[in-house]
Amino acid sequence: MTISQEIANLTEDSGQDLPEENVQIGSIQGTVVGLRYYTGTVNRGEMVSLVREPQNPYDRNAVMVANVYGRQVGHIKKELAAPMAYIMDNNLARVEGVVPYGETNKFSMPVNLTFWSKEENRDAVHNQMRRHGFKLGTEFKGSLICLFALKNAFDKLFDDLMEDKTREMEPAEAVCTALLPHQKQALSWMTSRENSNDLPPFWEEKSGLYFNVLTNFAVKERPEKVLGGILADDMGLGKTLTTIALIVSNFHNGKPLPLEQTEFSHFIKKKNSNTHCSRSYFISIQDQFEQHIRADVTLKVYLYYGAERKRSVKLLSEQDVVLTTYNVLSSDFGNKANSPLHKVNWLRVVLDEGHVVRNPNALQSKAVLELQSERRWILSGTPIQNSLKDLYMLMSFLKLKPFDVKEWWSRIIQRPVTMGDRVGLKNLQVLVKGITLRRTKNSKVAGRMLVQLPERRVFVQHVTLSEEEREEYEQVRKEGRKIIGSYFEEGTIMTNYADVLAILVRLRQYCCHPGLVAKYTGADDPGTPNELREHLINKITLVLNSGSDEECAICLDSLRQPVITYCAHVYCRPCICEVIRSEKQARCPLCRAQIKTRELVEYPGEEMQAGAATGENWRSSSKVDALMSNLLKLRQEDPTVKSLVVSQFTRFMDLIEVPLREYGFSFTRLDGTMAQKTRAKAIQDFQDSSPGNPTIMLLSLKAGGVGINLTAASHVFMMDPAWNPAAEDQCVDRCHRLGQSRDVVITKFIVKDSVEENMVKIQKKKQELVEKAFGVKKPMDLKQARMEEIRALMEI
DNA sequence: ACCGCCGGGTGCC
DNA sequence: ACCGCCGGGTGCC
Repeated sequence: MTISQEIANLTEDSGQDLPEENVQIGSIQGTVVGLRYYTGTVNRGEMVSLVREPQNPYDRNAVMVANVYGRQVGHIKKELAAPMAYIMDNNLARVEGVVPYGETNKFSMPVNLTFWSKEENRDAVHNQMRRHGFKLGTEFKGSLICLFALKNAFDKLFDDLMEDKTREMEPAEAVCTALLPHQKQALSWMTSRENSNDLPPFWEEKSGLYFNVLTNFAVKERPEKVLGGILADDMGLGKTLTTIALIVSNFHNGKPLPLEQTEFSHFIKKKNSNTHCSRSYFISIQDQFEQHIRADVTLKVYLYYGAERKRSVKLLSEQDVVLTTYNVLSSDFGNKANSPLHKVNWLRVVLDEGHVVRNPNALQSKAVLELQSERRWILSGTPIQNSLKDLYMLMSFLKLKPFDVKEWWSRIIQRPVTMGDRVGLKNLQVLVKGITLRRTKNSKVAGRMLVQLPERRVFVQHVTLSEEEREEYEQVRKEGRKIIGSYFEEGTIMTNYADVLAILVRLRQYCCHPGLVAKYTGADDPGTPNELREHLINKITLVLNSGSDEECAICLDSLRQPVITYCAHVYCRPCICEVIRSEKQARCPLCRAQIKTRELVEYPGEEMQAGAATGENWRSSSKVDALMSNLLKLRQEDPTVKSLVVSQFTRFMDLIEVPLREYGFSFTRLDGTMAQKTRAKAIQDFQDSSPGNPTIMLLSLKAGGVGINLTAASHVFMMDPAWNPAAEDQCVDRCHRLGQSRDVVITKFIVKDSVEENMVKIQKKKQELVEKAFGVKKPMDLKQARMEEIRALMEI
C-alpha cells in the first residue's frame, strides 16, 4: 500500500472527527482596516484568522485580523465587528476569513467572511447580523479560480517531491554494523533533511517573499527550518539502527561523531506504555548503541529514568545520548522548575514510537512540544493509522508551519479531507509524502525486497508405516470409522464431536508413534458426577492438546479460557457465559442440550496425561526413523548445521529425545509448559554457535511468541501436519527471518495413506479458499464445514 | 451665513 | 485615501 492509499483509507473512518460546527451558515464580505499600523501582510487568496479583542480600549467589540503567522494585519471595521463580537463571544459560530483581493492596499482590504456553525444556530446568527444591517449570503464566487491555481501548483510539486529517496549514504566508520541498502537510503534522506539549507517543504522564494505553494501563504521572513521528519518504516526494517547511524554520522554540521568528547546531546525516547517494560526497552536501545557502535568510540549514553535520576542540566548536556520515557518527560514538565530536559538545547530530538503522542492537549504532548531542538524526528511504524488528529500532533512537533497551529491544520487539511474534498486529500498526501519516508516489508529497492531473505524450500517426505504399525493403525481406523459412521447415521456427529476429535487425534498420534496414544477413554457412559467431570476433563484435554487450534463456535476465534459443557462441546468461557446469561433456558449452541454455568468444566492445563513410555519399553517408529536418518545425514555433511524439530505433541518430543541422546546429539527444547527463564536460556543456548552448544531444538508448534528468534537453525522438520497451515508458516518464520544467512530447508513428514495425507488435502483446500478471498465464516457454515472435514479425514 | 460651498487636514479599533 | 469625514474659511452675479 502506498502512503496515498493509506491516507485515503484513513479518511474513511474519520467521520467521527468532524466537529459539530461543520455547516456553512453564511458568508459576507467585510473590510479589514488599519493596515498601515501593522506589519502583517497577506497574499491574494490567503486565509486570515479572526481574533476577538475584548480588552481593546477603543472598542470592546474589536475583532483583530491576523495572518497565518499570527501577525496582525488589521481590524474588522467596527460596524461589522459589533455583531461579529456577539456571535463569537457566544459561540454562535466560528468565523473564517479569506482575502480575495486588495492584498496590496495601504489602508484597508476586503475580507470574505464565512460563518461555520451547528445548523441550530443558523437563525440566531442571521438575526444578529440583520439587526446590525448585514445580510449573510451564500458562497463567494471566484473561489474556484483559487482551487484551480492550487491544483497546478500541486502537479508541479509532485515532481519536486519525488525527491531522490533512493540515494544511499555510508554511515560513519564508528558504525560497525553493515547497513542494508534501504537503511543507507534512510540515512541519506535523514541526513539531507537535517543539513538542508533549503526552504522547508512546500515553500518557495518569490520576489523577496516566501510563498507556500500548498496554502497560498506568503511571508516576508524566511520560514523556520524543518530539519526532520517522520521515518515510518514497517517494524523490523531497522529504524533504531538507522537513527543510531544518523546520530553518529551526522553529528554536527554534517561531521561524523568525533572520537573526543562531544558538546551536544541527542535524545531518544521510547514508549513507556507500561513502566515495567521501560527498563528493558532502555536496555535494548542502550544495547543497540553498544552493539552497533565501534568499541573504541566513546559514546556517553545516559538513562534519564527512575526516581533517583539526576535532574542536572549540566550532566545531561555532557551526554551524547540521553534516553528517557514519555512519562518521565511529562512528569518533569509538570514540575516545570525542575525539568532539565526542557532546559537543554538538544542537537536532535527523536520520538521513538512517536505515534503514542497523539492528544495535543495531554500534558505528555505539551512536554514533547516544549523540547528545544532544531532537528526533530518521529520514528513510527504506524504514523497515519489512527486519525487525522494524530497527524496534527506530529505536524506540531515537527513545527511544519502553518500546520502546527490548529486553525490552519483544520481549515487546510482536516476539514476539507473529512468533508471529502479531493483537493484537501491531495494536499494531505503531498504534505505527508514531503516529510515521510515509509517503506513496508514488501517494498523493493532496485527490484529487490528490502530485506532479502535466503531461500526457503519445502520438501514433503512421505513416510511408509512398517507392517506392524500399519496393522495397528488400520485397526484403530476401522474402529473409528465405525463409530463416526454411526454418528453420521444418527445425525449426532456434533453432539459427539469431542469423541470424533479423540479418534482423529489417536490416528494422528499413531502416524507419529504408537507410544503416544493414550488409553482409549471413548464413548463409554460415565456414572457418578465425579466420573463425568473426569471424563469431561479428559475430553477437553484431548481437544486442546491435539493441536487442532480449535475455534470457539460462538466467537469463531481461537479459544480463550476454554471450558467444556456437560454435552462435551468446547467454548471460550466468556462466550458461553454470555449465551447462558442472555437466555432463560440456555441451550448449547452446537447441540441444543441444556447448559448451566456451574456445569462448565475448565481445562486443567497441559500435560496432565501419563508420560509416554520413554524408559526401557521405548521403541522407535517409522517417522522417528525418518527423522533420525535425516539428522544423521545432515550432521555428517555439516556438523555446524542446526535444526528445529517441530511437533504439536509435546509427548512426541519426549519420545524423540531418546534417540537424540542415543546418537549423541546435543539438543535443547522449547515448549509451552516451560517458565520464561528456561525458555530464554533454551533460545540463548541454541542461538550460540560455539561448539558444544545444542544443534537441535525440539520445538512445540505453539510454543513461544511471534518474536522468538531461532535464526541459528537452517533446517526445520515438521513432524506432524497442523490443521492451520499458517501456524506452520509462523513456526518456520522464527528461523527464516532477518539474520538468517543460510537457505532454510523445511522437511514435512507425512505418513502415506493416512489421516495426515487427508489433512494436507484439507489444508490445501483451505489455502485456496483464503486466496480466493472466500474465507468468510458463518456459524452455520462452520458446522457444515466441520462435518465435511470429518468425512474427508475418515474417508466416509 | 443658525446656510452651502471650497479645499486643507486627516485617517483602525 | 484618486476616498469620506471633519471643521475652518468664506460668501452675488
